[in-house]
Amino acid sequence: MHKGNAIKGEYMRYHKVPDETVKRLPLYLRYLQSIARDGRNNVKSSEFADSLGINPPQVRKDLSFFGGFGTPGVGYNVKKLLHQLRNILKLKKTNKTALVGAGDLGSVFFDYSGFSQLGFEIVAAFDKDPIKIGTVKNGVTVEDISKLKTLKRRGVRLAIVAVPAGAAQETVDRLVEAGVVGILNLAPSYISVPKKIRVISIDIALDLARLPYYLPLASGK
Amino acid sequence: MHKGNAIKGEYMRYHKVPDETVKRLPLYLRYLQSIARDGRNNVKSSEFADSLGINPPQVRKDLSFFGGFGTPGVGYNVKKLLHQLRNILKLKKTNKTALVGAGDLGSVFFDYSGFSQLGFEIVAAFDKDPIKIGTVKNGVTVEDISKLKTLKRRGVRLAIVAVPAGAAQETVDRLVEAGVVGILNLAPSYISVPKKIRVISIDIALDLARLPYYLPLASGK
DNA sequence: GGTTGTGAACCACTTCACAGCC
DNA sequence: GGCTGTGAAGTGGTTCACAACC
Repeated sequence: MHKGNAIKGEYMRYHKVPDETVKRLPLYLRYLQSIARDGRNNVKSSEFADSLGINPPQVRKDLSFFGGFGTPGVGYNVKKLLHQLRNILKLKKTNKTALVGAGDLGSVFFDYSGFSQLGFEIVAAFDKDPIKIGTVKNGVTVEDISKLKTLKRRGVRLAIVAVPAGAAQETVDRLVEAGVVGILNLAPSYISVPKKIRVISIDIALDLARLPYYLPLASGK
Repeated sequence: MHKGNAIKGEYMRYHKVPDETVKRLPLYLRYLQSIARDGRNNVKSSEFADSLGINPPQVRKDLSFFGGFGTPGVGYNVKKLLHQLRNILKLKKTNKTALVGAGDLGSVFFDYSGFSQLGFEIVAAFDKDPIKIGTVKNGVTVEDISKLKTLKRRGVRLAIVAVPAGAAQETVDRLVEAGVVGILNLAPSYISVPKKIRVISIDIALDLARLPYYLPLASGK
């Protein structure tokens, strides 16, 4: 029991799954979707590896955390693995997602094929700017931020935060209060949340900022 | 010699600096900028830690890779550390950056304060859509993608790629040919480049996709 | 007393090598 | 023969504990 073996849905989870493995699963899923569209039925770890820049044993180990999905000497069945990955990642049914902040950056996500392909749908949007409130984008009406509290009733448990840095912590606090349990934060600020809540932050400027470090010194000039 | 000790600019680099440390340096820099605006002169590792969600020894170890910037019993001098970090990260002079893909996502970056605060400036933009070519955003004229090759002459060595997934590899190949050595890739695709070139990829849908994995199963209903 | 800087211990993840299976 | 699954070895990064210093 304390070893962590357990049946979860249709797959087994042995011990603890490394976070890094979880990061790669969506990558595998997307690759499978693309080769499924090409009509492929079977795939081996070395193909994942070549296409995604990962080592073959890494792919096999990642998948084996959830049970043996492959066939020795053959590879993995594309349809079956797709099904399993969507199951593991809880992407089987559409994940209703709220968007907070309908500015330049936030608006990108109203109609973002990367999201819909993986089963996410923006079903609500909020902003505090009166000019934006009431406008409709891709079928979603921008609401006043005070309406956040309706999210629980509407069954929305995920949110994307695209507000200015100064408003991020407050926004997240309100989302948590509204029953949101998973947050994708695009604001450049550290967010503190209760243990039960999961925050994934993307900080574009921060990633850009470490690029020069690796570069050779500018030549001549 | 083989131990890697070397004088680099004004700071020393002992052995190899972990990639994870380099990722945190811009975080430290941004925090320093914010407390410098508040007029603070001194800061200790535990303050970084509290504000950024990092352990104090981690902060000290990160900084110590580049030499002793602090004073035992006192902390770090804000101005001096700011200077050192900007130096280490090669952010002393403005980094001229090209933007490829002037669609919804790319356009966000024409006037992105997160970039300018850290010393980046978008000085050129490219797209293949004839309708966008010739338009001016924030003082930058969108050029045809065939003009990429002028970047070397213009002294641009960094680029942000915000094109559709299918066009990403080709775009990057052309950028490399044009002398760009550091790339921030926002397209959801694996990019292969020569060893000398540095690519940092941000894949927003991929990050969103692992959020449901961590969530408790939906209650009731 | 307070805080830095750092070797050493610890931990997590990756890679390897090969047994097992088709 | 070919490819998966996995214990074991290797690697990289974090945390600890404390000596050194102000």
